[in-house]
Amino acid sequence: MSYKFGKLAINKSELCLANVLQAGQSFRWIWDEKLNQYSTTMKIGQQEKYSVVILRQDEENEILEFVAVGDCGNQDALKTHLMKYFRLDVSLKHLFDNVWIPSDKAFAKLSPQGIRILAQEPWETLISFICSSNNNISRITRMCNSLCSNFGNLITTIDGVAYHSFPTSEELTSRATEAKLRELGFGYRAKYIIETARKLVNDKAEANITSDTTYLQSICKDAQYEDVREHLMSYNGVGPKVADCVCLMGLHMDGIVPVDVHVSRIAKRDYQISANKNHLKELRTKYNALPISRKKINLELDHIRLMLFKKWGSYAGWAQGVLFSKEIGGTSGSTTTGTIKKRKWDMIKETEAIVTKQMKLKVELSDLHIKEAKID
DNA sequence: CGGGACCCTCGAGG
DNA sequence: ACCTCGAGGGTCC
Repeated sequence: MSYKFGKLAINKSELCLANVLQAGQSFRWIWDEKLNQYSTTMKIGQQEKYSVVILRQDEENEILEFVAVGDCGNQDALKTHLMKYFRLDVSLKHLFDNVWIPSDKAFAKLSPQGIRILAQEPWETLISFICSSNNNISRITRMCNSLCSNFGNLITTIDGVAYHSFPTSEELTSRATEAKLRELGFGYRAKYIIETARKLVNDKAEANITSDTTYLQSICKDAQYEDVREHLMSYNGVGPKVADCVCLMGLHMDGIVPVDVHVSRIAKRDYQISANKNHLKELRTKYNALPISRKKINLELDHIRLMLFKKWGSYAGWAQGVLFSKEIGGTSGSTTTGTIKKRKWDMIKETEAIVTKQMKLKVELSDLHIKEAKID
């Protein structure tokens, strides 16, 4: 079967599918080695129904090709959707040249390699990163796909591969149980997933909102980052790290750096960031003044997050993705045969050789930027 | 406030 | 070829 692909001109240095779709941000893209293309199911635009989307990158001509299977009509809608999903309003070149290189020498010897932060569906992001705790990428990938095949809806089957939707909170609540999830190998996260799904169903009902996406987006409205994180942390299995991942990749809070053990280590080693008593005291005061969280925010890690924001600016989360992707790489993504594919590091080198063309995109200065509390 | 326990897989090292 | 052991993008108690 052949499809009519839409096309989008985009430099490889601005977007490299291999570096973005298999780097541990998104866990549900399937890579077809033979056809050299990626596929997954996603909601397009404001629609609630899922479609199968196929992507491939013409590396020679630096063109992204895309198609939604079964969606003969509106290719423009998919194009618009992908522009948002890949955040093509943001120019990596601009960030490198005008923001990061001037403020951080580590960026001077790097060049844009098509690594960027995605704008993912927030509910799926929430569940995916609940699965990520104390876990490795290949297992997270399996778990995400398991949720879809066991509790999502069958969308269609292509070349023997069944594509399912990511289950909504209602679908998880009605179709899954903790015991069933444990059987499927979710371990202690089984409880977190069920309880989070249940709470979201209740929260939505209270807010009179039916869509998971819309609800999670709505918590950002008129809210500071701290409030959003606090709200996210009210779900079981969501601590500061997972909440920050949702903020960055699901709610486009570009300045948020999720601080994990790797980032913490590198921040100390390469940036000599460490919290002294005074820092900790001020942070304690700050959080004591906010509505009480039943969970603890690790003040030392929070200090690192703030210092990295200070260093890298309103796209600090992106800077972290660019800088650390090599350190925390590993394996991700599925293939059509179901085996895990090693990430192609040689692809990065290849990208490096490509001459960066001038981008006409400018950095979006959206009003959704987070207003971070400053440490004086 | 801090350290242990927590599910399960994989791969390095014996 | 087996086995064992610890880490793997944290969170809860």
